[in-house]
Amino acid sequence: MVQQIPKQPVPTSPAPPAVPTSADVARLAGVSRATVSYVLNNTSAVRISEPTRRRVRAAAEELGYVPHAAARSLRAGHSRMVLMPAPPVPVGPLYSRFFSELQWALGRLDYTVVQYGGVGLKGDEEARAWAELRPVAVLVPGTGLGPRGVAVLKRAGARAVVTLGPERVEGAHALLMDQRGVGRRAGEHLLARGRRRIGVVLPEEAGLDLFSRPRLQGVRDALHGRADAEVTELPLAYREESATALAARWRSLGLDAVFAYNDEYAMLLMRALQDEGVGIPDETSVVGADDLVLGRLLRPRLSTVHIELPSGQELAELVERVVREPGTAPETHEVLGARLVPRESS
Amino acid sequence: MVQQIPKQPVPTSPAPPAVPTSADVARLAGVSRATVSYVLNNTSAVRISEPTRRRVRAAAEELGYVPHAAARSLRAGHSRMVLMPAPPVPVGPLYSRFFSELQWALGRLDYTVVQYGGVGLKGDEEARAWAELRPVAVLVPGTGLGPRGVAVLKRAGARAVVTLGPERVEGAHALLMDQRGVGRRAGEHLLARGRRRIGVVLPEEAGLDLFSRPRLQGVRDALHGRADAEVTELPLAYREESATALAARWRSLGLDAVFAYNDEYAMLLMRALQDEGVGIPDETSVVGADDLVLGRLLRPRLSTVHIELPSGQELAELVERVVREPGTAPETHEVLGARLVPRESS
DNA sequence: TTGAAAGCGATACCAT
DNA sequence: ATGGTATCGCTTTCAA
Repeated sequence: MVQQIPKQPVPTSPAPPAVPTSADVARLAGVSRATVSYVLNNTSAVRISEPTRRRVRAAAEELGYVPHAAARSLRAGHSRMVLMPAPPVPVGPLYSRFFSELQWALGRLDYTVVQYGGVGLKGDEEARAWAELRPVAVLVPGTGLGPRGVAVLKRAGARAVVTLGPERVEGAHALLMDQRGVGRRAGEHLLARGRRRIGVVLPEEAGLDLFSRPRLQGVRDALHGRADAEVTELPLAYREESATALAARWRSLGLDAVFAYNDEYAMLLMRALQDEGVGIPDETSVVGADDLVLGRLLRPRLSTVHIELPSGQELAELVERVVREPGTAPETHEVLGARLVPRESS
Repeated sequence: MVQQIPKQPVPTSPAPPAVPTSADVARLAGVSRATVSYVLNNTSAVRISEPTRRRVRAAAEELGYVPHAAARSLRAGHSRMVLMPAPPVPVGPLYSRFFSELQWALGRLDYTVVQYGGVGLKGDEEARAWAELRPVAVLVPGTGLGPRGVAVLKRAGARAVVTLGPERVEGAHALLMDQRGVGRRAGEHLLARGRRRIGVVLPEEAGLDLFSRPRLQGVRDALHGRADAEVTELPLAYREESATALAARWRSLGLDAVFAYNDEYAMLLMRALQDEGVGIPDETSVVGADDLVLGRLLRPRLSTVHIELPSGQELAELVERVVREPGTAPETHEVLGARLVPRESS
């Protein structure tokens, strides 16, 4: 889609001042296009006289010449572009930091990261759109890429396809981020604390299901086989009123603990519960996730599940390795570390 | 940089299975490349028989053919790519939401947003790297793009260059986001509350100066001419210990108010102050910024400066307009609305 | 040391 | 209704 041609060519208003090409530079410098290329790329296999170099550089400077990346990669037959589709929903600070780090690390390896904002095409369509760009590697967060998509990308020359999500995809390398582990830690912890009737907050905001569902499942897993334990789903919007409403009917729910998806929802709910007079942790234990700095500020301090994402460095190295040796069998790495940080709210 | 050629060509390990081209499709379907192009693009100016269409589509399907965006745009002479350099530091939720919205809105207009992760090249170098991609529009957050950079981009065919930052840049359209306004609102408010010795929190985290400095200046502006008022700069890292340390020497600072850069720093500091026994707002008023949901949860509730970013929709429309009519004189829009939301902490 | 020319992949004009 | 072919901008043999 990127380089897509508009149905109606943009109305050429006054006079589109032509973009200078290497031919223009050659003309102005009085040399051939080949020479321009040699000089501007410092081609070592060819020796060009200093005066000529000067003339070429001067001409390029004067015209404001900038090479045309598409033409260049077309000729070269490959690029150093690492494509990373933008996640569909604005994600949290954890992911942002990871992404910045990754960008930096790949930059060091002379790759360029392009975050591509495809408006939700469906499944294979999306992969095709990415494939049009002929990236050398594709890093796909979340679900939505199937084996078919992977095949499309590989046929289009992608040497590395890496998914970052809950499950492996045939043919692709996987950085497995099992969100269930997050819920499981919370569930185990609450169980150990003697809690049996556990609420699990599910954000009503669209797009978060991708994370919240597995976390819920993790709690269920932790409680598996305990006939005396029970999980209750609690939809909650990220607004004060929503939390207040939930808190108002809290006692009727008969819960003795709640795992709140993440620290933000946990803080929201915990405050509402306190305003309602619900004792924490005596009456109800509260556990969040993500270990945000702000969670430490509540009283009682918020217990949380600390999440360890892979370092951007690691992922960058994986990409580099796979690009250099595309034969590599798809690797699967468990990269989401989840660890409970007990504080005072549970 | 994107399509840049590696110095050492990647070792062609076993046998890079060639990527299918439209010529391959043509061969398999027993037609010419022209016909393939007509069919696959549904060219209306040309009538192709249904049987032929089928054969072509089938061949394309079988080969897993995906068009090559670079070749296409090379031929076309333009693209629908809107380039947006990634901001150097992970920015907050406000910006993330704005960006998602923008992406969506531009997608609706059939543009594709590419967030480009250039590792900090300096000034004009950066603009050159962007120009290599020949984007139809460039949206530049922050500072770092000068008039020279704008010229480079325009010479490279960018029909719209829009800066999102504190000041205009010669030749570019500007969405002026004057962070000083944020500080000014806070300063005025605290002044009106009778406060005179005002602390301003400056995050120690790198890269935030871009926002924090102007906000500080805004507070200064608000106090301008008031000989009895005074501003004190308070460096603070986003860690509990840092806040605790600052709180420990709070009384020695002799301040009666603090504007804390944003709500997160405000919450951090406020909690530390409360733990230190500092009365809020009696002894010290606290004002944050960004109007985060969580700020409402503190007791006392956090006063804040609500920030109104432009809608992605608006910016998308500006881009569209300017692309269609590149002659347009650079427009400047004040887009950062700042409004004080008094709650209980001030 | 430099230049002429082929070719990367796709499109659109001009013939047929 | 199709096919041949020039062309976009750049790199890179091969010749001179």
